[in-house]
Amino acid sequence: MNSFESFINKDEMIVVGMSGGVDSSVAAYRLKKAGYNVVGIFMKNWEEKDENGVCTSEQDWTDVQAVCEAIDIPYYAVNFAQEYWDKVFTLFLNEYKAGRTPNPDVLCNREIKFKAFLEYAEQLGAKHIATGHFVQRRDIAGKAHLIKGIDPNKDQSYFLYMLKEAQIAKAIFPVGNITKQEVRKIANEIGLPVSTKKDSTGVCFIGERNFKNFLQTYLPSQKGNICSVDGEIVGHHDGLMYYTLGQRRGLGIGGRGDGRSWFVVDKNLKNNELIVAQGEDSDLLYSHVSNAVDITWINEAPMKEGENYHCTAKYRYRQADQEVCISYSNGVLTAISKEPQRAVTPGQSLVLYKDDMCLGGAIISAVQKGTHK
RNA sequence: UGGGGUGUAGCCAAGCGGUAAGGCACGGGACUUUGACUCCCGCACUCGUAGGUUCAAAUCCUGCCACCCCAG
Repeated sequence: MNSFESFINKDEMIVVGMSGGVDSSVAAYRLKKAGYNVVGIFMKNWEEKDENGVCTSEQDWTDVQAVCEAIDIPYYAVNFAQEYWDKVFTLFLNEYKAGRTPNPDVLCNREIKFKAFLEYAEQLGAKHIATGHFVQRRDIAGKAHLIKGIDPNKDQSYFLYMLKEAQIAKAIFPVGNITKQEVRKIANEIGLPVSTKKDSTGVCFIGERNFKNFLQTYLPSQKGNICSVDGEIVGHHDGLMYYTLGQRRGLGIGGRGDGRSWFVVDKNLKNNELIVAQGEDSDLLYSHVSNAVDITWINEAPMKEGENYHCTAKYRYRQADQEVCISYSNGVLTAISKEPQRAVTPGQSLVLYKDDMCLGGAIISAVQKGTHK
């Protein structure tokens, strides 16, 4: 494994994308400590305030300034709100309108952090950017590869699978080879003001929201029926796009049938019906075979069109690696998993791995329900 | 109008004289750079209503009300 120091020259300027959190702060500190010419840049990509009228990016910017003062590096702020809206959020909304469940953060990384931001850094004269992602880079025969973070509990390669080799080659990940615990420890030892700051969650740059309320401000609703698999009307929904497959809460169905919980297993856009099944073990919640499109290989594909390839995959962030057999033809990837997968959802990302290396991934487009292969 | 049955939280539902199980839903929290899932906590000073018996009643008795079923 290369340490991040092997990628760069000491006199080279490195621009660090700083969020105001501990990870990117420690990333900047580690580069600075190693003797590099480090510049911190804070991105503001979302203008809207949250439902409480709070703009969390204000506090984050304040934190970035405090951290940069503490580790003694220059800092700036840039605004990619327009790019974020055009390249990420618009697609995000369109996916929801089409009945799918998109993952905006994988797009954000491809379009904003490792494109708009990268280009901006290059204009400043930097040859590399650095982020606080828990991932590693390994160069093999002159090609950069995306490797999982050392900390198995914090690995974020899932969110970066859409990057191409050229983008990864210009990136440095200073905290990918240490654990979250070590990051906190370092932050604490050097007295960073954000050493105990809670990790941020929610859509990147937008933050934690009541997701249904958030979507309702951007997507018109069309109320309809919630139907059981047998076609019985068991409730009412506020708009198909406000629900996702596998979802349990928010359905308001209680006291029916055998008393167990109900889960979303499908959406019928034509009839504007949300299809639900009772019981967490419903066959319709599971599948072995799924298709995915918009295939991305970080480097070259591991097999030719039509051939089978055995590797592992994650159907969602933080899921343990799942054994799969994949193949692709005419731009459509087919993945057959050894174990049944729960609530595989169109619009979400299927990310592929060979051991610790992220190969790439694709957007789930169709799922063959049921536990029989 | 006779005869029978049932009325316990938003829903389903235990309890059958000793001081209100459980599930679902819902709310809050934890987890989490997507959406979800999961986990934890909370959730009827009160049992249709008005009286009565009793040391003690959701549980027994009586009236009333509501709904359901069978007669007509």
